[in-house]
Amino acid sequence: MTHHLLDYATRIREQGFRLTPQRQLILDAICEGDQHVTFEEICRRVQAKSSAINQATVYRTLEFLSKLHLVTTAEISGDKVYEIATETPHHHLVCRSCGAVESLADSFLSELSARLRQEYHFKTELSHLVITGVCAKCGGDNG
Amino acid sequence: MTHHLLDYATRIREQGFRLTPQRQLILDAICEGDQHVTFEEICRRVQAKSSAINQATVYRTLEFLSKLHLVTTAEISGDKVYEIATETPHHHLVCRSCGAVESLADSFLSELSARLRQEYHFKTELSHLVITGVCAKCGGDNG
DNA sequence: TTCGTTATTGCAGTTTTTTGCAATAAGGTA
DNA sequence: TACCTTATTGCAAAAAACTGCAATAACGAA
Ligand SMILES: [Mn+2]
Ligand SMILES: [Mn+2]
Ligand SMILES: [Zn+2]
Ligand SMILES: [Zn+2]
Repeated sequence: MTHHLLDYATRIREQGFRLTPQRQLILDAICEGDQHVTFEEICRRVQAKSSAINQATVYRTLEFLSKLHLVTTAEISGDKVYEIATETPHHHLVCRSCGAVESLADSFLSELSARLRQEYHFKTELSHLVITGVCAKCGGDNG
Repeated sequence: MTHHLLDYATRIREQGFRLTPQRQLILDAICEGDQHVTFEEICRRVQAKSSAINQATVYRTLEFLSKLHLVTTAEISGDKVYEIATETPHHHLVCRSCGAVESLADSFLSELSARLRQEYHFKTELSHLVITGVCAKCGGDNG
């Protein structure tokens, strides 16, 4: 279990929203997945537990959870994926050649953030950035 | 005119593909737009010149031009936008609060790139990155 | 615990995006 | 120039994503 139901309940309710069984199931479905989960996977998991949840609800819930920053999303090699948002954000290196997805600590972007703040007075909110390129293994060729 | 037809013709043909009137019109449509153009805008412009171009063709062409790196794309505040790819890439700062879109020189990312290459042997191919945050104007509040 | 307000869901479209396939035409070759 | 190969288009149908609205149910207040 990657998420703590109580926290979520609180964070949802203190904004005037409601914690429904559908939302719980969808949160669970995202947690159970291996890091990044697609819409189809979420639907599959949700329906396995409670068959009668409408897809429209899943679409709306994912958008809702994203807006509340309880879930983070990204497009990785053409697929839109979802993931439970953790305390400290992380990012990814994605290889254009072999598709490998590596994680990158948020600290890697702090210099960039600092500079943007200094030079542009722009306060970055970098969460779940996807950086494409060619990984070590795919190295010299194919580039 | 932001693009040079001859260059495009060459770059398309030397990969074994064909330069069709549809592709020319779509390239023109993207050029005529003000930097970032949406799918609807492209369709509107294209159809103004030659009414009978199928939307499926526009979808397929945009994907085609992206793959050839003749066109670059990004999702800015929920809208997918297209733009002619230039010699040197650029990126954007997008304000979550007021929606302002500012351009960012590629050089801002060279330190990050260098570090990823050193520490991960990962060769970044950063083109048209979108960095969200809060702009100078929107500053302290709303954050 | 009961009630009332209103956020949320399910349903049934509607719109957007993708896809298969036959017809067309780009562009290399003779 | 005429012809051939096959990349590309248009069409129609399918799949995916989004919406409006009436019915439902979460949850704070009494
Ligand atoms: Mn992730
Ligand atoms: Mn741009
Ligand atoms: Zn790789
Ligand atoms: Zn702003």
